[in-house]
Amino acid sequence: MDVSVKGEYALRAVFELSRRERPEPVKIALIAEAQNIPQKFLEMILAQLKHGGFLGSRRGSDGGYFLARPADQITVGDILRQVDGSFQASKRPFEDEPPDSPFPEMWDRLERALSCVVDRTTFADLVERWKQKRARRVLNWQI
Amino acid sequence: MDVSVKGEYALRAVFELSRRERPEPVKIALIAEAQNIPQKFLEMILAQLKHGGFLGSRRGSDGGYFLARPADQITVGDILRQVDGSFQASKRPFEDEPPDSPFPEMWDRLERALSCVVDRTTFADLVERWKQKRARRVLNWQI
DNA sequence: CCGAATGCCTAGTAAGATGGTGGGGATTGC
DNA sequence: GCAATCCCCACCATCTTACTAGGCATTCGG
Repeated sequence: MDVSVKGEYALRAVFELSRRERPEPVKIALIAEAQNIPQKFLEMILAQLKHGGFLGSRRGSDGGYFLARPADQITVGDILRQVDGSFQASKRPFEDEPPDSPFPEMWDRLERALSCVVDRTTFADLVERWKQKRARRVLNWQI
Repeated sequence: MDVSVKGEYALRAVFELSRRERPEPVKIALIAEAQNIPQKFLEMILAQLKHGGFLGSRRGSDGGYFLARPADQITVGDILRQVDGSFQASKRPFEDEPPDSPFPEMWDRLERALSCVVDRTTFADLVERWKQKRARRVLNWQI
């Protein structure tokens, strides 16, 4: 019941792309360094995110990756589902269960609770929070 | 991001014990059959739950397992944490992250959302729901 | 058109988790 | 004592995770 390292890498990578307002392609190597992710592993992850339609890319020198749509239209849930597979609490329906089992209902509630967080948090939100935190820190630092 | 089969087995086993109002020990074999769980695997799981303090047992013929405390004082979260390990969304703190990262806050919210479901659902609740469902089904069947 | 820089693709892989199984010993009730 | 049951330890096959390697394909600057 936890997000894989791969999932975290994917989130950090998309965050890194969202953070840069310029829509110029960012090289894998840069993202890997900025977010401290093994480069070859990141390559795989970005390819997956591209296939999912969340990122675009350009090859050749001066190539790189960029968001395929605005950061406020990509959610954390989108990314996690793409790289970690489903976000379901339990396979549904669980075949060998009796008809009155109280569990399916609970899995539903669990899933809705998860969804309330991950499907409502966009990368624009994350960037916003990040800017606020940074602003506060700089302020404290100046005092 | 899903509950393991072992976790589901554990929940079903504790539910089976909660469902029987009589506090007599229930044999592994019975639980295994009632909930369709491989018996030897269930043995391991029950031992784990006993070590966690959720179940008690008696050996010898007429032995078996029973709840170590009332069903309304055991939550789904207790059981899942015992057999599946932690319920954290992300290892915390994630060392190599910058200080303004917006993610830790999100993991917190995720965890609270999960907790709202699993730590507030007791096995007494599950039994209650099960009884209601069964009652409704019998009613419909009679019409 | 050349070559360097980049993304793209296919494999492979070591370590650990998952989902079990088997055999035998320790207790208990009769 | 004997049968039934829990208890414990070891083993195992398969899958997943977190990477790594190597080379091909594309793009751009000159």
